[in-house]
Amino acid sequence: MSATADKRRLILNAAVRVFARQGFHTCRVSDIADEAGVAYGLVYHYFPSKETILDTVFLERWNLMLATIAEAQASEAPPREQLRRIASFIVDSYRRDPDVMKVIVVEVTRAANTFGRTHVQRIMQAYEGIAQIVAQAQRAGVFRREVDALFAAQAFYGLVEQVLTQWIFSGEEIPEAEFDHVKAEIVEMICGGLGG
Amino acid sequence: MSATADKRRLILNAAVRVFARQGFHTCRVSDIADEAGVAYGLVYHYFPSKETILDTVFLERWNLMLATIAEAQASEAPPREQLRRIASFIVDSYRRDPDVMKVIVVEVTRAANTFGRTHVQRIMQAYEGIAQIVAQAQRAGVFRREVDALFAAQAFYGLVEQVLTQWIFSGEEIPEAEFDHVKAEIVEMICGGLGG
DNA sequence: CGAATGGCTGACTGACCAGTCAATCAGTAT
DNA sequence: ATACTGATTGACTGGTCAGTCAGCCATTCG
Repeated sequence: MSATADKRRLILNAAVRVFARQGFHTCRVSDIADEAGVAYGLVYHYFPSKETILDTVFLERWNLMLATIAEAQASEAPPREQLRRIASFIVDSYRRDPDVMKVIVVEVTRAANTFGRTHVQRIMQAYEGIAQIVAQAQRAGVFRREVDALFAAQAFYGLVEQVLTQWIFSGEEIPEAEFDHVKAEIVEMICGGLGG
Repeated sequence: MSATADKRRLILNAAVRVFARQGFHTCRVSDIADEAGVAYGLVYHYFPSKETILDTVFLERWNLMLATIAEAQASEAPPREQLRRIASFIVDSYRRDPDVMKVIVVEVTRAANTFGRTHVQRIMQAYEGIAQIVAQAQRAGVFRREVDALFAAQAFYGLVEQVLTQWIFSGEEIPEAEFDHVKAEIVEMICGGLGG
């Protein structure tokens, strides 16, 4: 790993912390430089613009997510297990680095006017991957056919993001046990429903 | 209705359109004035700041939502019907004025660093109201007790917001039939689950 | 009619900040 | 030692924009 790549990473990590703390629109590039302990101009040596930094943060993580979905889908595991793996990836992403997920959820995933717009395609890819898992399970007769597969995927992802949002707004440290508990609860809720 | 109140409303409606189109952070106060066909300074005659306009937009609609949840809860209707009424209110809010809901979802509900932070309390009130409906139904034995009530409320609200987000990002006119269809699908998904 | 009230106007200001760039420094090759 | 390459620095610029304010105009009232 070159020293150059290290510096770039250093700035990227600092940016994540700053974006998470102050928000993309309200932070200054100088805040990122200060947080990284680096001169202002160096940020522009490694990134062409402030926006590009956010794009990079988002894409790095989201591509991992798409890979996870593809893997789950390709596996021979039962549908519930496939969904569990995806929920697990997202929850563990938050566990390992809450700031990255906070930035993605707050600044990209719902930003219909700014970044979200430029990444819709990629965001949709995730829903579609999950929908394919559901559709496959419906064809196999293990999930019931009444619910549209894409709609079910939205329910799944919407629930996961809602849980993250809750954690983000709480501002508190989440107890370790909570993470695994929630993974199970997500799958249970989506597959089992409430009854009635 | 005084002419004064009309002007205030005029500015408020224009602001909603501008926020929805350009986003709060990227629009200028002059854009709002232009959209309303009003002098720049008049905006500050009716509102102390740009932020206050967004706060007002959010609170007006959110208070209606809290009232709807309280009514549903107070009614003697079966739990599924109570949930249907809440989903119905939100979906119809979007049907009648997509821009208002777009602004709320995009600029407030997930804005953990800016507006969301100042309104967490009120946002949470909605989840708690929905959770009470679920808990009541669980006590009555019509919903199963395995799922935590607040978690179920998050699943419900998360799904609804995810559907709105989908509509917002699509940028297209939603066919009338879709609205009622989705209301039913939301309740069906939350109560019935996917099976397996 | 004259004056007072209050909605209304838009040019202006002061602060802020993304992005630039000329200069310096560190490391490596010759 | 000299030259070259690329990382690093931070002062500076150009443009933007929220909010102010001094005054205008329309209506009403004595």
